[in-house]
Amino acid sequence: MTSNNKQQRVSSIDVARLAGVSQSAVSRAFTPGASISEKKKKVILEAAYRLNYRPNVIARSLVQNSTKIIGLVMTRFLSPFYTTVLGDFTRHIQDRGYSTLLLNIDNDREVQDVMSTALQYQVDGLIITSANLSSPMVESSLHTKTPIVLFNRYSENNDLSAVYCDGYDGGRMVADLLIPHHRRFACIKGEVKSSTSRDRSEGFISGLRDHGITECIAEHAEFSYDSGFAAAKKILGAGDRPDAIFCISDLMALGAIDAARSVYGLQIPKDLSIVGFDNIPMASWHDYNLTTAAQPAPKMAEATVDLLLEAINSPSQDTMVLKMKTELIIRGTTRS
Amino acid sequence: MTSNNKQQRVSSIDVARLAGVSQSAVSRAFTPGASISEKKKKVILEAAYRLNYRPNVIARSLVQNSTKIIGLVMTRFLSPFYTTVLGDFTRHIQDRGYSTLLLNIDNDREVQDVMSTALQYQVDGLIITSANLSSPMVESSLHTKTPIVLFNRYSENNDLSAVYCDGYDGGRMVADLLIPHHRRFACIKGEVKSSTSRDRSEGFISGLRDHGITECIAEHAEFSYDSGFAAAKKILGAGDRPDAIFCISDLMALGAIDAARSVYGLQIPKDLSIVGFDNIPMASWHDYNLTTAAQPAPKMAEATVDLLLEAINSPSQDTMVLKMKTELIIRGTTRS
DNA sequence: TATAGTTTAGCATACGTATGCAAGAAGTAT
DNA sequence: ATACTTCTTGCATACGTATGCTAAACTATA
Repeated sequence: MTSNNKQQRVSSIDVARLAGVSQSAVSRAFTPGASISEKKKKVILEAAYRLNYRPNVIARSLVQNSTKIIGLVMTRFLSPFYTTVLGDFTRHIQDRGYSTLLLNIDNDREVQDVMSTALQYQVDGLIITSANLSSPMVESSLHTKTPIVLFNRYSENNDLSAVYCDGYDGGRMVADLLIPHHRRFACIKGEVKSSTSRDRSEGFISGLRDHGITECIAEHAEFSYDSGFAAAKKILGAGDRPDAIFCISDLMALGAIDAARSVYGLQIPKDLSIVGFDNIPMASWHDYNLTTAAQPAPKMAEATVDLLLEAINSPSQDTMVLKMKTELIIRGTTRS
Repeated sequence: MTSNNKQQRVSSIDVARLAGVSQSAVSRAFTPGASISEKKKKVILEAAYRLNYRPNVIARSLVQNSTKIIGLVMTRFLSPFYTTVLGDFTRHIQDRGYSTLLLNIDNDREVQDVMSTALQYQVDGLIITSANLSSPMVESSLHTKTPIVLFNRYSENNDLSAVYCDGYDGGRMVADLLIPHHRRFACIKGEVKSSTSRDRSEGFISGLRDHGITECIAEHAEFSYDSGFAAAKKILGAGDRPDAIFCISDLMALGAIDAARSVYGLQIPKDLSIVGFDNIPMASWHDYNLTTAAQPAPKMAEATVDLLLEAINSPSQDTMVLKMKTELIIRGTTRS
């Protein structure tokens, strides 16, 4: 009554009729390794071709109790880091014979809601990217029978599988890099409730402290160019300018560079060093040439998919947490 | 035998048993507007809650002959234009009660193959982005019962619904903008078989010709920063430099700007004007401030989804082609 | 040629849901 | 109270496939 789009679909029964065989034979003809003679198989495939028949994966899913669909919960479609990774995810998922159900949680959509959608579609597994796991409601909703792997996030008590990058250590590496040639430091952080942001900035500050530096100008910003621009403008406009700024993400760092250059006419890295985090493509653009703590994004993406498939194919397995190392890429925005 | 991940799923029958009603009653309790008393509905929903029951959308799809899934065929996960649009697509699809099956055709994957996958999953409709429709094999594979809308592409004979932007007209507008203050022109095009690229460059060249300008330096490049950089370097390195370059895409244009500035020390727009196409976020970054022909991406994305849903809900409808206007955004890389 | 062993085919059923139909319950007007 | 209408409810079936089981067909061996 609601939808009148009843297309005349062709089923295995139609093929069976045309080929003069049973429906099961058709099913077996499309099941690799199933028990069927080559001769009959050929006849069936020909009939199928004539009718333009394609097996109905939905019906198959029902009886096999497996949809071969991976749910992918995503945010930040404006962030080059995440969209690059999104490409990797889908590629690997397809390479392994699965398909991707993409769920967007930008614009204040609730993680639980899209997760519920995914579960209703009986996805075989879930990858959750950049969810804000602070709320206990979310945490609890993640404890499903369906395997889940978090990407770029981890659960506080390590009771969920996760693949992420050691932001704390990355922050420390940045501190170690900057300390020898600078005297006054600043840090542009992200939202407070983002663990990613916290780890990175806390690592940086702890690295400074290890060398007796207790003062660090701090500013909060969103994960965007504009926000980084504004934050840097504010920091540099106040008295006693820093000569090194660590930005929690590359996008912010690029904004910071432009603010320093165009608003205050500073030369980088002569007057000011800037370091980012992520290593997005734009970081290596000629006029930026940003020094940054690189996340091994391609490796992380592949590992996430592999971890998930392992969990799918051998349940009752322990949760696995993969913490990857950051690699410092020293380009032209830091003096040495 | 292959998969042993048989989870103990809870079905409507389990809920029915617990609530002491029939399975149909459970189904109706979850169907808005279905014939069921408030009292019984409440009992059922409570039982469902206790069992953590969620309707199985896959099973529903089977009987309703509609999955509420839109297949989204995508490329260029490294292009800000496409990933931004991807975010819009998924958002609108979800807003309208559908879900997104994302299919990646980067890395030489064939459109027909992923389309076949999508059709096996019985998607209610398909959005195809940036497919190379030149080959007749692809063209023919697009003529399915399942509604299809092309995005940023169109079929030569207009027999497929499509939403795209008038690149030809956009190219002409760029020519009109540049002609008054420049004397020698160049154009960095994309792949020859890309209709998007062809339309834009042909529009540009036709615009020049209308003013009696028949010469235009041409160079081919990929839709990337690096490729734009290299092409500009080549153009500017040859004798008789142009004083205006039109790049078929913003990403190329940004590369071209950096090449002009850093390799040849040119000042923009004093020595050289550069115009892009798309209006990606980076085009408005401070140090680029790129003049560009903007595609109305958000509108295009929404229109694509709406068009597709119309086609889904009232089949046997004629194909619809939406050709949108480009808007010239004049920033700082062109003199006036 | 007879027999045991191996493939192959078909029947019947299951997966989890929606829905037409008819019967029953409840309500309304006479 | 009766006849009539409107709501609810459960039964049975359908959606398209996979698969255990049994029977039939074939193959190889003696």
